[in-house]
Amino acid sequence: MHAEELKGHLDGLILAVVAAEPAHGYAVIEELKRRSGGAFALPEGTVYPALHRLEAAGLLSSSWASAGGRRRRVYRVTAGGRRRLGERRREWRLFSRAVEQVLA
Amino acid sequence: MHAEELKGHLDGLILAVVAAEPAHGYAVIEELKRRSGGAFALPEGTVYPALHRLEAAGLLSSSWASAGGRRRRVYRVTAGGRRRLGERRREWRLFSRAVEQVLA
DNA sequence: GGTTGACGCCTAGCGACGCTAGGTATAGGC
DNA sequence: GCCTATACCTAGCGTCGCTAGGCGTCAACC
Repeated sequence: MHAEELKGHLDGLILAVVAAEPAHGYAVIEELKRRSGGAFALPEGTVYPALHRLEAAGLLSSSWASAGGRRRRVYRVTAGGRRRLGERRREWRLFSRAVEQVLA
Repeated sequence: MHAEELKGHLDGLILAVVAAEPAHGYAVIEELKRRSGGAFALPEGTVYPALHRLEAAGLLSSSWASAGGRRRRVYRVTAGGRRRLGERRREWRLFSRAVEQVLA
């Protein structure tokens, strides 16, 4: 999996994971790995800044929680985030169809 | 179509077009537009540097031709380019499947 | 008691690359 | 004469995933 392939698609992937269920950063990483069958084993340096970007853009909101003495920042999708996720899914379908038509 | 989405995928797309038939830069742009049903309407500033990158990497070779007083640089895929195209197609399948599993 | 590993967070700086915006030049139509 | 399509080029910008480092908690093992 080349790193460049992911560019521009990560936001949608994260929104999809958090939309399914509110999650903290580490859990997002694990869930991306799980859902993708191991294809997306993303380093923290990729996911944390992405989460911050999404929150700064108003697509996610976060709050601190505590679990077993460990602090976690739990993210939820906002209404705007849900809208954006819909757009992203549509865009993905258009993009992937276009790629397949060219690659075929 | 967000620009970032294309990153990391363009090389494969160009290799696919040129592998089907040797082509000059402008024709590659037109063919990408045609095959993708208009989804990939890429500016020259995107495609020309990509062609140069691919040639520098030994995946394409080029030669000058003339048609109606206009000079054209015609590109062909090398053996390495054809191998790389095969890898790219495989990678695309893995990547798109993974994205769909997460996005679902 | 020390070490290792999983958990859990953060960020400065790098590298890659698509795009903008500008340039050059020829051919044909109005 | 001017515009459009064809045909090429590139300096510089912005974005973003990643590297590489940092901080801290907890459980398990020796």
